[in-house]
Amino acid sequence: MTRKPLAAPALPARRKLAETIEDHLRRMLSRGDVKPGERLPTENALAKSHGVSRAVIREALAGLRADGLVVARQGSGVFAADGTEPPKHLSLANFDPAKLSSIIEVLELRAAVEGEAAGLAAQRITAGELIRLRECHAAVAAALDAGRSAQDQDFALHLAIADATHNSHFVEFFRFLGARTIPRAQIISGPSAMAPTRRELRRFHEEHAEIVTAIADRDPAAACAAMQRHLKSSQERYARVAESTASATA
Amino acid sequence: MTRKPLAAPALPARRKLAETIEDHLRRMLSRGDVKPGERLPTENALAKSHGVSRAVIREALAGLRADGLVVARQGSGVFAADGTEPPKHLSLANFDPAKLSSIIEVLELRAAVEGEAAGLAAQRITAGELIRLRECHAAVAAALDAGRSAQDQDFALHLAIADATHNSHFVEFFRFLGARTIPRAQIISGPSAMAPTRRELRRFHEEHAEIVTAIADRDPAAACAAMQRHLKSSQERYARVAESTASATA
DNA sequence: CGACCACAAGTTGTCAGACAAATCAAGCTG
DNA sequence: CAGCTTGATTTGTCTGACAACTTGTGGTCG
Repeated sequence: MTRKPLAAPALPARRKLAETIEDHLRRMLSRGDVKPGERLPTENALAKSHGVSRAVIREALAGLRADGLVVARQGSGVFAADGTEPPKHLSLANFDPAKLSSIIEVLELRAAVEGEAAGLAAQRITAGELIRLRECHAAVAAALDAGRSAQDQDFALHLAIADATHNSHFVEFFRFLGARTIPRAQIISGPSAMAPTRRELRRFHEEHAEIVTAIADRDPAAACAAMQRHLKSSQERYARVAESTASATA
Repeated sequence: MTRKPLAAPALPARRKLAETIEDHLRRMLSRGDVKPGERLPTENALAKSHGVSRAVIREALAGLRADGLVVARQGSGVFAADGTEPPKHLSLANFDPAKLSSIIEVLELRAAVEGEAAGLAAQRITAGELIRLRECHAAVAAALDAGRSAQDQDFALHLAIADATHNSHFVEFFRFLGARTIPRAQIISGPSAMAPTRRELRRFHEEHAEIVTAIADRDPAAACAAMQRHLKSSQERYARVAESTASATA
């Protein structure tokens, strides 16, 4: 009867028709072939002109609609989205993880959000969450002592703080942004020159400790300040990397 | 008579079936009802259990697939995406613009981001941007004096501040979040009871003035504090609305 | 002439059924 | 046991149809 679920890798396989057409339409829109507010060809027309069934066209349009690029009005037609409508998703359009300046910019955003998050956490954290937070802190320390990368543990620590705000949007936001800065640390560094020194690691851990302590003390201002110092020092570290590579490649 | 235009802010028109089901599936996923890597029910099963045709199910799944929440493998099934991949877009999953508590939560996020933005703007704003900022401020005042809604002008003012950070991510972020709080002000208020009083409008304008002044003085701390006060007072206004409507409907 | 109304054509939304292509489990064969 | 076949299952695509809705047109009446 029902088969057991199976986790499996993904193979590109054959490109689905709907995806091909979705890409085509996407290009048409971004190229201004159909200007905002204008009506696209009807589904039947698109089906005939692309030589596929209407079902395929509808699926392609569903993809575009999910991205907010078009809006369909029953009885009227499908229209290219009016730029006035607020974006449904935040995508960080011009973010290039290979550019250090871009990472630094995102870190500025993170400092803003997480600083406030730390402050709110200091006001709202529960006893249980505080225990979890300390566990995360210990896990980071353990990973660093063992000489391993503490990326995952660091992520968990920051996430625990976001959790303690009791405002789910902070969690979502950090999941979105954190993934774009933390995991890159090693990748970017590339040459061994940028491996963090023991002194840096020590400072890293001390910064975390200050944050945790401030939250445990229910001191919002201190927590906010400590978190901002922490992320500011990350910014500076990236800035030094940028400087050194710039001079190296010059 | 006109049969369609009247009544029904409460009745969200006729929701498309696919959207309803897409939301339902989305909740199932975010609630961990189907864990990452696991297989969802088959399209036919979903169609039967929801009492709709397979076409509707496919369209709903197309939406989820566009968000990267699920992947479909021909001949095998539809699988919940591995949570390992960082989300490509930030979408504020559980945000309900009809719920005041939700708006207040978003305002907390805005306070975090825009407070810092105001601080950065105070450090980095150029002469030209400062002129533009003052124009926006004047425009808000003019609109309020004329008794008109100042939503657009308010939006432009905050956007000008985000611009002055010279960090495009702040702008993107505000475009994304601002649209979710400001424009709703009137809609939500509904009954005339919630129309802002003259005193509130005056305070609103004074708060703006403090922000602009602090930025012009290049005082980051003051700018940050002023902006946070401003958004905090918005939160409080919404909170009062929530309180009054709660007691009214009780 | 102008305003209003009924209607038809056009478009998206939904349904039903079918076949093709891919996958997977089980059985069969050597 | 290895390898192949086979059949059931599932997604991908096609076809045709009808329902719900929008819009413009023409007609009717004041």
